[in-house]
Amino acid sequence: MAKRNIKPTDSELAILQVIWEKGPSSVREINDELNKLRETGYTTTLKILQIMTTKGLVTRTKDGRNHIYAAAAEKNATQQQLLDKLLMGAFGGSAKKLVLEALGSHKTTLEELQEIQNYIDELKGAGS
Amino acid sequence: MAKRNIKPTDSELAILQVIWEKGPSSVREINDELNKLRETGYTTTLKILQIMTTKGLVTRTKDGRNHIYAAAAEKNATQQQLLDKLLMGAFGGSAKKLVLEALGSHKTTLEELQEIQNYIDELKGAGS
DNA sequence: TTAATTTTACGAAAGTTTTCGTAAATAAAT
DNA sequence: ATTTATTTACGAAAACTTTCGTAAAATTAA
Repeated sequence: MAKRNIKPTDSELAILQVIWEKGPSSVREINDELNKLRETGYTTTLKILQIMTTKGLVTRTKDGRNHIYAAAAEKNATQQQLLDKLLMGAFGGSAKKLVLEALGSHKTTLEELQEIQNYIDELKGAGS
Repeated sequence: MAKRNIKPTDSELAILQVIWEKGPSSVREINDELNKLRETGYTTTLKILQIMTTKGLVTRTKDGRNHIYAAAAEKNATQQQLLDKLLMGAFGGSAKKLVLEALGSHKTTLEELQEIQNYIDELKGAGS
């Protein structure tokens, strides 16, 4: 397994989110999507994608004259890494504290709360 | 309520963690603590604390020739802000997904899992 | 083919963060 | 009092991130 170090910057993460959502995409598609949230120059997006390519955060293939960019790492792996960083960096490593804070201040539906409890039930069963 | 924007950098966050753990501290104390994890120059730590002071992340008082630095914002408020950022930046705003990932890959004890469930019970009661 | 359009490549400026060297101020030690 | 050690102040370099202008390459339209 490649123990690559995934550490996207904020801009890189915004791009990754688009790719996670839309699947492999061209610069144009990604940039259009980013512009729904915040004005971003086309070459700015392109440049960041080029940097991400050299960092190994994305891969690209040619489609005509376009480059199609795909995420190099699993979405989950990236989320996990960022979560770990926050966990260690701000919550002293306690997942419980993080979870309580996350649930405490964000509107989570009853259904979702139930799903979380179900999942914890599984964990409790497996862990014993 | 002060709607201040708290956005510590990684280095600043490392310092905040020391202060949260040890309480208000001198540069020497903070720097010694940081050096347990990673070599950090004394003036580097000092400089960052000075910047944090101008940003309003910490306050300082004099104690002899020393400055004693304290966190300006509640630990919880800072954690919350960082959590929000991660939630929106990498989890598409879904607290459930974040919580499931957090619990799934981090060793959380049965007691803690139970506490989380109890807390969710409270939330379910209050929310209905 | 020629012109217009779109895309990629790339350098560099602007902004931010991190690191460190040096000097001045303060206190302690001799 | 003089020296030594510690602390603060501050500027600037180094590293990293973000933005953008311009040119070259590739494709499409006329």
